[in-house]
Amino acid sequence: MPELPEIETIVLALKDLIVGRRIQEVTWDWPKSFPGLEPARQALLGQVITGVERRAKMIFIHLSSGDLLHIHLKMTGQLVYQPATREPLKSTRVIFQLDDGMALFFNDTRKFGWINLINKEDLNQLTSIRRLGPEPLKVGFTAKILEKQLSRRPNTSIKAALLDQSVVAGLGNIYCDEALFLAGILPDRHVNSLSQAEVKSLHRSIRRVLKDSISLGGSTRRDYRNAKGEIGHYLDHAWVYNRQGQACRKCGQTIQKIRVAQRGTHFCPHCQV
DNA sequence: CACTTGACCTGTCCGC
DNA sequence: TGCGGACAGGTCAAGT
Repeated sequence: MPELPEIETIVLALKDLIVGRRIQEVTWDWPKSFPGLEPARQALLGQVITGVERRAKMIFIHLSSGDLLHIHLKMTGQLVYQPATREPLKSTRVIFQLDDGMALFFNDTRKFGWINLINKEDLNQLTSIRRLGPEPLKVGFTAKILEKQLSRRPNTSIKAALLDQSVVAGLGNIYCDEALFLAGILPDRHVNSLSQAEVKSLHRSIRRVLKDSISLGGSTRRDYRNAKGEIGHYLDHAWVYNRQGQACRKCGQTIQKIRVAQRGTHFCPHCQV
């Protein structure tokens, strides 16, 4: 599901909803969703949640012990704060009971997502985190930085490069297509064919689509829900994603769908060159 | 090293 | 209705 705007939406809400709450119980039905939960359970019970953060597409829930829950929702994961009495879904993998009568439900139909309990000190050692590229919405993320990051993948398609989390952190299939449309760049162009002006335009477009999506609560194609279980509305306004066969919102030409970097890829053959 | 291809899973949709 | 195949917000390990 979730790319940067969806994770950001979840995290912003969870900060209000669960910080200060104490974890009273943890139950689960699919061990791979929380490897090592059996031993971790004792370390979790009684812990107070002290903060919630996002990095790339990952969620960190800080605990009073100094440990933290490291969460990746992958394609279909949800993290929903609901009354503890709510019936679990068929896809519910882990439930954290909190001290306010509510619970955090980790739902994940496809079981790709995961939760790990890790010590704060060990976090930055993880290669999956150390290799992450810059956060595109931070002030330090300039067109120059994007150009430098892209130069590490000169000979691949711009789409494959943008999907690479070590180039830019947080973009996924939806927002790559959207940003490339706004920048007027065809997704299968090779990185080393881009002009400096195109990279600059791409930089602006990436920031714009991410901000626009956050303001609309992210994208729900099927599974995505925010922390209150609600859908996001960006796809009602999307430029190209999932709009194959429909008219381009800028020029009226028919949006096309092809495969680039093994992913469904949407573009306008007139607006993008 | 740079890049591409399977694997991890379940559910839905489309064509026959 | 049923069945096979393609496809779906992601990321690794293993290939070439």
